[in-house]
Amino acid sequence: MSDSSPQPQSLHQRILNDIQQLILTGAWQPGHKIPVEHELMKQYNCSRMTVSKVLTQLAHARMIERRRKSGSFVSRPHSQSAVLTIPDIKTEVAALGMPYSFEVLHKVRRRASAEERELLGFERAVSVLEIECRHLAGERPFCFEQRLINLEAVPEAAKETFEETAPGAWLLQRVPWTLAEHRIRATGAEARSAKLLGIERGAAVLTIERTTRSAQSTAITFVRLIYPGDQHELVATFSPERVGRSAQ
Amino acid sequence: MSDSSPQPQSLHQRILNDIQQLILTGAWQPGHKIPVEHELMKQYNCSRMTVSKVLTQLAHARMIERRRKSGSFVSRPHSQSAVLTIPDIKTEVAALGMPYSFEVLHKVRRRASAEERELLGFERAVSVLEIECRHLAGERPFCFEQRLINLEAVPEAAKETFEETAPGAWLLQRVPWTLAEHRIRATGAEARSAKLLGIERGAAVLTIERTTRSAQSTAITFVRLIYPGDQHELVATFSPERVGRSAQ
DNA sequence: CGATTCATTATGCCTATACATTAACGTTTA
DNA sequence: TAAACGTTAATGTATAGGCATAATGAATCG
Repeated sequence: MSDSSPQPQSLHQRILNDIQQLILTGAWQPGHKIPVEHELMKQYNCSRMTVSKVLTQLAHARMIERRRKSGSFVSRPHSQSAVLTIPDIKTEVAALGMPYSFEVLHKVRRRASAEERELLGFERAVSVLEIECRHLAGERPFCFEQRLINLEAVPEAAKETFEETAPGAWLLQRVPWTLAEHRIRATGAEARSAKLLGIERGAAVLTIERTTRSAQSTAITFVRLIYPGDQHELVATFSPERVGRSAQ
Repeated sequence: MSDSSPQPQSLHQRILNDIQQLILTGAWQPGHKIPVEHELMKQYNCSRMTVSKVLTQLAHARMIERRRKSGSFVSRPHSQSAVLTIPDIKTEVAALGMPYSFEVLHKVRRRASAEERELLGFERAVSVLEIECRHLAGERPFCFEQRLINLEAVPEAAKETFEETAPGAWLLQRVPWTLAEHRIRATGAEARSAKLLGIERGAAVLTIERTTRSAQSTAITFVRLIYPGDQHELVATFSPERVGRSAQ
């Protein structure tokens, strides 16, 4: 699992890895001054552009800070951060080695209520599609999904039955590049979700709420995913975001 | 709040933003072929290095894929992903505008049990420091922290009282650059945490477990943070990670 | 007719150079 | 002594070109 790339790839990568290593291992503590470009140039016997590119990348990744005339310095880590991937539910179930299925419980087209407009970040009236789904891993309820789709943004959704493809996956195909905001909470299950998930009322559930916007910041969809608490686990990895991604 | 940078900054940024926009808005769908470097060169009346740099950055951010001879293509989004920042608890409380405090409830040095060695990813016997803390926002319990520190990795921890600085912050100062793995769950509070958080047994709590490793992948610490479920909310942002960060 | 070779094309990576911008520092001047 | 000024070391941005590599298609040869 540990970086077992045989050829040390490009000069770029080598310099970048070297410096990154020094920082990650703590050999260069926060505040440490990184050799100036001309020194690195001599050290690696390369041109300035090359080292500059490397340092720029590191700066983008916020591992170093660059100050004109003074030089570059190892920056102080901002706080604990992680890259959290919330996969498609189908993928998630598949990863457990269980057969996946889902059912649409409810589907209505209507005007958004005041509260819903708030969630979607709208002032005006909008027409939305409300969908409720249940996702199953084998026979077992895996997740309860409550979704609102902004029909102004995705009018085709009105005609879709969502029998083949679940709303989430369908939307991802249709509007591939989106910005999203997530809120993750633990709550006690209220009556409806408890029943649908086959758990007791008040049992702990993990709730993930996501508002998805297109780049122009029009809200596309709002979704609330409710997972039985003790069954499900969100896994996130990494603190310092990887800069050079060599082997996938 | 929306990007109100007056001068369109560098040529770099402009090209990058242009292309990014086209992808994010969906004008260029996944699979779309991006103009070859020579075309972009002509289009922006600049040198090849400049466009190459831009495309390289986009490739790093995984928004495009580059194939020799074939050209560059808009890549398919992998799945929903987000950048989740789990801040320092002190910062978190401060953000709520509440006075922060914490207390050390328990602190023992001992050998790690088999189960704990598992958590830390150790085969051999190791000596650990076990600490339990309670974090408060005002008078209200905010978070219950259970922590193990690997004393082989951070021997100084044995002498530390953790009265000034909470263990999390203390460690971050000491071993600044780390990799971490997070697991997030919703569970019912068991007796001890319920009592300490002033909630009922079985009430929903948000549990975040984190194993922190240094770059050489030696485990530094394992921590379990338990938050009262309905009070606390984890917020995560962004799907496509931002490439160009202009205004800090 | 099929296999090999070869040129073309487009990316990947690097060098060398240039000028712009900034900020720290030292020197001069009021 | 302090403000004003110039110098210079560092980064920031860009140009122009080079060789390497991989895929594709066309030309050539057995």
